[in-house]
Amino acid sequence: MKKDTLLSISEKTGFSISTVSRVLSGKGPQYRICQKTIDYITEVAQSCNYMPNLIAQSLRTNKTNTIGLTVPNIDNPFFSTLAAVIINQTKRLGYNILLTDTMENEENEVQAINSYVSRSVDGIIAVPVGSAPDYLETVARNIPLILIDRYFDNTSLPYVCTDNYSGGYMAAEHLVNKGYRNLMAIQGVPTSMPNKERHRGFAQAVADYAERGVRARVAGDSFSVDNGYREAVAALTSEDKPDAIFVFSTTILLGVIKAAKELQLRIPEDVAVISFDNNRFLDYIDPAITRVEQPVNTIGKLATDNIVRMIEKGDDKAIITPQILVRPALIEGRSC
Amino acid sequence: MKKDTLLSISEKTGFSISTVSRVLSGKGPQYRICQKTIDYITEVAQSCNYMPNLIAQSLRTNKTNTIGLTVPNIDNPFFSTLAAVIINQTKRLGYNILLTDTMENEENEVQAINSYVSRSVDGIIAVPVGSAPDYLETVARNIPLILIDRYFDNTSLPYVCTDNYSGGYMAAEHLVNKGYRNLMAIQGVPTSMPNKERHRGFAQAVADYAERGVRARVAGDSFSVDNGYREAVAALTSEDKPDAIFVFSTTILLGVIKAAKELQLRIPEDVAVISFDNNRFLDYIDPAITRVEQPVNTIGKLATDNIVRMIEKGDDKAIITPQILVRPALIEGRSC
DNA sequence: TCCGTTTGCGCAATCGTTTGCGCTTTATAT
DNA sequence: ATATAAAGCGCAAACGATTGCGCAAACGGA
Repeated sequence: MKKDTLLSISEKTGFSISTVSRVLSGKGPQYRICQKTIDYITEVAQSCNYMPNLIAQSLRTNKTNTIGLTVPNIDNPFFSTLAAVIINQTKRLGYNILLTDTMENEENEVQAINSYVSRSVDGIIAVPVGSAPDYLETVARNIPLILIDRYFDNTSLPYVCTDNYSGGYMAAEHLVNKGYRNLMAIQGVPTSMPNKERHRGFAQAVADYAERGVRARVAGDSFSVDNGYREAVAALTSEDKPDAIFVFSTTILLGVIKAAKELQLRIPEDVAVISFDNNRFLDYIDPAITRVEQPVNTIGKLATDNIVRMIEKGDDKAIITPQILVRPALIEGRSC
Repeated sequence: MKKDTLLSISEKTGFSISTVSRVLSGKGPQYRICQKTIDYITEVAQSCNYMPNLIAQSLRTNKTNTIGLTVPNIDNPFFSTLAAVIINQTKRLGYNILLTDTMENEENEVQAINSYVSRSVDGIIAVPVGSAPDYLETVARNIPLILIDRYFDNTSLPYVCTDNYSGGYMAAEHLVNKGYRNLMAIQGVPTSMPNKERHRGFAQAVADYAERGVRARVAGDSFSVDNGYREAVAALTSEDKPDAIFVFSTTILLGVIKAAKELQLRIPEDVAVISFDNNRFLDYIDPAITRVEQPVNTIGKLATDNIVRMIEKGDDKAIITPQILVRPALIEGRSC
């Protein structure tokens, strides 16, 4: 039971490979192949369940209908949701996804993208894990590439990211409006772009409201439960206990919650908490957590739509390099 | 800046395409190509950053180093974790993953797998969403295929799944041991294999402990928050209020929690709860939820190891069709 | 000197498609 | 009737890599 090919069908029907190819790829009319022939070939092909060999097709046309996607950690709900959106959206547009988990490791990223290049993917969507855009820039010269979630500010690489600055600002502002004055932020990896922006937004808000007596401190160094726990314990047992904490991720949040429980502090009575990233579970923690939600759906949709546009534009001089920031939204729980 | 090919390198070095190919694929010594030539060609190739065109390679060798993976809903933490394990494990073994989200839709599944076949993937790992194995069986005749999470009991398709029967049994037994007698199970889709097995295990345990006065009811029909909520409200406000509830998924659990909160019932004092599937957040819900954890890592690892073994065995007569059930584990919280 | 081996490498077919070009045959115009 | 155009299809060259087979040169032994 060998697989059928254009050749086998051409033998079965008596027409040449070319004709069969044209008919089966829908170009029959375009090449003025008569309807009878078209119908006949189509029927034979269907009856033997012909499926074109996409590998051969790709080799010839240099189009794979495949998009490479790299994420730093697919096990993180934020990225798995993002991946889900992208996978579904690209499928709708006729593309398959090659997915790699780079595990926040730049070497893995380079490997993955090299493999994508070798496989002639039509485009690449990446959450970059490195700090320098050089490598990605050379790749982007040959293949449509779009960054998501993180970007480099010294390049023209296209990206779609959350406006983390606004997110940080909104969080601080919300706390201020709720009456808190002695704020604290527990951050993740300080060098990462989203972290820097959240920090910047937070600091700006604090500065803007300084006249109302708002002050703040910032601590922490990783997006982990443990980091949240350690910093929370330290701050909450210090002389100058903060009355509200802004955590930069859900993992950090969990650490803070653990700390508060251990210290017998109640949220929000003893200390308010506002988090970053959305998650269904946050509504079921007691109290439901107020958080700044990243617009995952929008990011995924914009990224895929744009990459596909870039792919299908071809070599047009008018290169599109969208650089998009999407504003996050505040979801109120009862933790402030 | 065109991409280098064997041809371009053969021109640069003056050697034939064949020689270049053999050298660059490491078969130089095997073909008795002299060391000087090998070194020279290698150096030239490196200097111009040659990367083989995997498409052409695949067409010729009929090997893509790609594995197709389908999951019903990548946004579900269980599946995203599973996918993460598989992605990382296959990468380690030299394979890339083509990922599709079938959205619990059989038509999508067929489409995805057809696309995998067209793309000549080396193997397929699938969480089947349909009820009949026929289609998958025909595919499996040509391509190594392994099922995960769900299986069909009337076929010889290889699979790696949680022993859901044991999981159901363990849950009921745990409740009994904690002293509960009037049990309730809220199930998901009754026709799905994991659901059936959990149900069967649960019922068996109840029967086994009937002499101790254990009795139980089963309700529900979908793996959704809403289903959990509805059934919990109905049962908890009924004459015969259950004293312990076994939910078949985390989503159902959330519905139950919502119901309990609304009815002002305390967990576990007023009603105990035990859930299925693990999730970091379950430790941060109040109280931490006792649950039966599916061995995601083991499943992912076994599935990839086996699919790779099947792939690399080739056409050996000794066809391997492992059918593996992995026992889940109980994680105790404070909800019982 | 002649022949058999070994060494070192190239020829050309092949994988399954796509597509520019051109070859027939039939229809239309003059 | 002849020229021209259109309709209907096939030839063969790509795409880039792999590989069975075989050729030539060098070497050794008799």
